[in-house]
Amino acid sequence: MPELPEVETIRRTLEPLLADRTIAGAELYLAKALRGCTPEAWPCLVTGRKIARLERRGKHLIMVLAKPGNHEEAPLALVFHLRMTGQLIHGPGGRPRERHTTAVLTLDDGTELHFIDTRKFGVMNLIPYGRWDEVSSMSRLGPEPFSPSFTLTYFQNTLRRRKGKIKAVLLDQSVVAGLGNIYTDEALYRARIHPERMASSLDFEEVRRLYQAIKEVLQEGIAYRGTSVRDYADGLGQPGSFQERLAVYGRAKQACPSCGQPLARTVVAGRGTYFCPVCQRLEKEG
DNA sequence: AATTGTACCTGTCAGC
DNA sequence: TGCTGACAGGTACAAT
Repeated sequence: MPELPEVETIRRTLEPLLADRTIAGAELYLAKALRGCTPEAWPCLVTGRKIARLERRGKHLIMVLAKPGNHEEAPLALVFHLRMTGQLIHGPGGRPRERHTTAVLTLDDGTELHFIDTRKFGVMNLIPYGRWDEVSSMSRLGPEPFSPSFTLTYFQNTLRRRKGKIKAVLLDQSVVAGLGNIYTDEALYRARIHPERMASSLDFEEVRRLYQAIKEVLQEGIAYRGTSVRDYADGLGQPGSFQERLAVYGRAKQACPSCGQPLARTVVAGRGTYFCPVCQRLEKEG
């Protein structure tokens, strides 16, 4: 489900509701979703802690947990990865739990944060703040797409020495953090690059277009509060609207917004892949 | 070392 | 209706 724009939207909607709140209670309903401590220890470790702020790294949402009254002690971080269908929804206390609820945090104002995940792939990891290497999906994370370290030169050098197809390379979180299946297809479309092109075969102009397209499509995704194709909702349970602006994802056989020819679907890197066979050619010119 | 396939889960939808 | 198979926003791990 959530790629960078969705996780960022969740972060922004939850931050004002959770920041400076103290965790009053914690219940775990799916033990396998918890990493970093035992299911028995988890409620004790998080209860009584204050949520200092929410951060994001790639597709990870990081809840920073300070211990009130003890500023010497290093904070903990509860790191969520929602994978395909995870949701984090804040609301009033005492509301009934949905069927696939992984965990519930109760706050000192009586409200609750529900971690709901139909497919049960989502995980949360309790670690000392800063020890990101202890979260397997964070240990080899590439640069944030909006950080100064994600430069055109870095991107160019990285693509040049990679073997696989460009789509597979963009989905690799060690290249750049936060792209998933939807925004990868949209960025490739905007840059007019076929998803099966070899990454190392892109010329400088193509790399430059792709670099720009990645930043633009992620920025727009955030501006439109994420893409709700099926399960995604923000921290208040509200859908995003970027699905209305998708050019290619999920639109096989529909008209290309640019040339009007039918869009195609294929499978690349094991993922459904949407593109325009006319605007995104595999061969050099035609 | 890096790339590909498969597993992890549940739900939905198209086709028969 | 109900069955079957394909597919779904992601990652980990085994096999190559």
